[in-house]
Amino acid sequence: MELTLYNTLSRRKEVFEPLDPAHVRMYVCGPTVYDFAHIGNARPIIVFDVLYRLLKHLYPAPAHKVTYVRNITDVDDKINARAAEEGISIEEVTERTTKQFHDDIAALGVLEPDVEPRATDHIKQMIVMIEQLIAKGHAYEAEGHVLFDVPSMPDYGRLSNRSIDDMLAGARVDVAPYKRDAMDFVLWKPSSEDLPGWNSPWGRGRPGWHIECSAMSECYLGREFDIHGGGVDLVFPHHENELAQSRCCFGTDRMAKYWMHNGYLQVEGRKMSKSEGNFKTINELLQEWPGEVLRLTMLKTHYRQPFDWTVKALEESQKNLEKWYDRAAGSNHGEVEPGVCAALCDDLNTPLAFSLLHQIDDKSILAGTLPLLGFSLNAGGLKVGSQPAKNIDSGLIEQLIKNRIEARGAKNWAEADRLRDELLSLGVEIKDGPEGTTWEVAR
RNA sequence: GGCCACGUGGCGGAGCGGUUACGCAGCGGAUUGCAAAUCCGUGUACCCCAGUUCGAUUCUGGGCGUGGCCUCCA
Repeated sequence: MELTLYNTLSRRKEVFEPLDPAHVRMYVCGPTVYDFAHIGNARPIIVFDVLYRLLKHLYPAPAHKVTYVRNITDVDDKINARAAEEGISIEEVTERTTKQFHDDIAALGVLEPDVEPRATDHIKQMIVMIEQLIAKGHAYEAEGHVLFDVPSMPDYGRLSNRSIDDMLAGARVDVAPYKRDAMDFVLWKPSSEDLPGWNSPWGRGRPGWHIECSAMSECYLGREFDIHGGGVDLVFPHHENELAQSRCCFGTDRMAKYWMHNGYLQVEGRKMSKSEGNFKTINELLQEWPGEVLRLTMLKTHYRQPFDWTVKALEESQKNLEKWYDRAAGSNHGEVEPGVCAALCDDLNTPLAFSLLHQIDDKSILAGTLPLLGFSLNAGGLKVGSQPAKNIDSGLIEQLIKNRIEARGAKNWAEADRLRDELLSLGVEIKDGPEGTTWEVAR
């Protein structure tokens, strides 16, 4: 089946043709580990997880190999600030946040990438790259900094589709005096004693933001690879600069063949921000909702489309999932529904894929297709076990249900209804199905 | 100011130059001691104005509106 992907570089959909069909390579920008990941951070994680699953499906082992690299940025001034603020070490901040991140996204049904490199483990590779950029005349040292010389790259700005003139016209930031050109950006900067630093030809310092991805992608995927992904906000400056560094350093015409960017999301109609009070972390949402519900909500809108994160959407997702899980329960995994695969192959059209899921009559095909989208049935689905316990005593619940069944058997409707109300007051909703009474946490 | 994306039924959200998207809600019915759940049925929408066309929600131009980026924010 032919895979089509929207390429930011060409601003159109293109047929995906891997540089090496035997080895498909993808790099996605991961988190800067200084705070809980929020749902905006979760979007690329989930979107590219779907792409990873799809690529593995389309390029199956052993004839093919798919390598997915997603980095951890563990050197950053925000991390330094957080550590100082809390009076703890930088390592403590990054270790704690990384672990939290892993726990959170695992609950979203996200597969681990093949490689998850950390910036601090690749300082040496970054220094080598910077040296080469200087040697090739694409970078220069100034006052302890090393800067990328933007005018030295004729087609700088191609990815983000902007000319240097445009960028200067819109510049809102003071230009550091040591820059030769206002557009030049930092590859290396000096560190004071209280900041993390590494020895380099330019003194003790730390890397700029962009160089880590250039160094790590080359390290694990090579100088040119297939897909580079992230949020739209990364198109400029981050990806533009990564691309500039890598191409100028290696003398290549491209860094990645396909550049993919997911859209932004809003929360209840407003931009998500701490000051708006609508800042939602993954962790927080997981206290209230099963991870699969968050995942489905995220994928109900096409990844390039902006969308609004609402409680209503979460409720709808939960209903959809309950339906699918109930329908597929107990069935063995069949084939993947071709229509769903085709929808995903059309630039990851997940909304269309889900609409097709509703049409599947065959239980085993449904059970076989759900995992392609990252929904597994063997975890017990959305049943009570997967819900965070809200101080619910399941023993007591079972007993009350038992009592109610007895009352109903005796046609004592008053008592049966009283027990139902009592359960509801405990936050439990019951459903009388053909195979007996089940219960779930009420919302 | 520059660049970009988007504007579809009550809500969410695909898609296509002419045929039912789909889901949620609602409504009607079945079932049920009642309720929930479940099952069946039910919905002719596409921001505005021009243009192209036999025909546009779908293409082109303009307008209006919303959101994003313009140096470290996914």
